[in-house]
Amino acid sequence: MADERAAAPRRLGDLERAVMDVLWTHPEGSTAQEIVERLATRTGGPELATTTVLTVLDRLRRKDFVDRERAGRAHRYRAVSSRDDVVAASMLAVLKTTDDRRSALVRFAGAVSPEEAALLREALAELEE
Amino acid sequence: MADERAAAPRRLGDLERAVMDVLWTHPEGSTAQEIVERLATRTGGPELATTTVLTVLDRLRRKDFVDRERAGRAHRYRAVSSRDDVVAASMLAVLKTTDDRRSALVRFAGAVSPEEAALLREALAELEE
DNA sequence: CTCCATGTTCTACGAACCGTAGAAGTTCTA
DNA sequence: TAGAACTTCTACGGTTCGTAGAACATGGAG
Repeated sequence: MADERAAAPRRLGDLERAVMDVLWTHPEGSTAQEIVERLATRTGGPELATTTVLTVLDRLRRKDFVDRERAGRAHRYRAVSSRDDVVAASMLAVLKTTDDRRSALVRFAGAVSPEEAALLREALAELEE
Repeated sequence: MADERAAAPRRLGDLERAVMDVLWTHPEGSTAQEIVERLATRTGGPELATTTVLTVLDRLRRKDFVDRERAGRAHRYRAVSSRDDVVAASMLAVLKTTDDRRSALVRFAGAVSPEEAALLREALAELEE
């Protein structure tokens, strides 16, 4: 009944997500500079100020999406969890917002595309062994 | 490439969610007054101002979560979609944030409880016919 | 028909979150 | 050790959300 604060369901803004996308597609890690460049490349838009990206990286670190290690005078930033983990965890968090998981899962199963349904069946079958 | 604005993934705050919970457990609809009382009952806390609830209901209407009809001089508010639909749609929206659905679904399948996995298998099996 | 109670809309404010970035501080490296 | 490269601090404007008073609408009682 009490509180259940457990794990805050950390949400991502647009730029935060874009930065995570860069980090996810570069598992070896990226410096802030590299992220600035990669963001500009991928959006075709102008480069953001480096400080902007650093602010976002800092917020992502507070939210435990990112960590870093020194690399020369800079830092190398890396995603803490894979995109799949984050997506799966987020889906699970949504699922937990209802107490009738059965109906929700039935709806979900009915809502995914046939291809996705097939993928799910496969994945579930493997778990069974 | 352009925009893809399609359907904004409408998010719910805590009070908004609490109000939706009341509406979902009363499919016949509720007046603002009833919602105030039911919220107080279910939280054990003091009653909110009616205007507070009305504001929230108005925002939920703008977000297309709620509609209403006249009932005497008041309105009767009802949830537009079932909780299951909303949860399933939200899970789907999360899934769509990655382009590698396969991995995400594998993770998801591995992350749900065994009971939930069984429910999913059932639901998927029925779809197959 | 007029007034009052009930219900609704308008307006508002403060907290939190996010995109954005300059200013100021720190730290390598030449 | 000084300058360049990086990072942290601070900040501001926009949006969302919880919260609710003030003002407005409406329908029934007299």
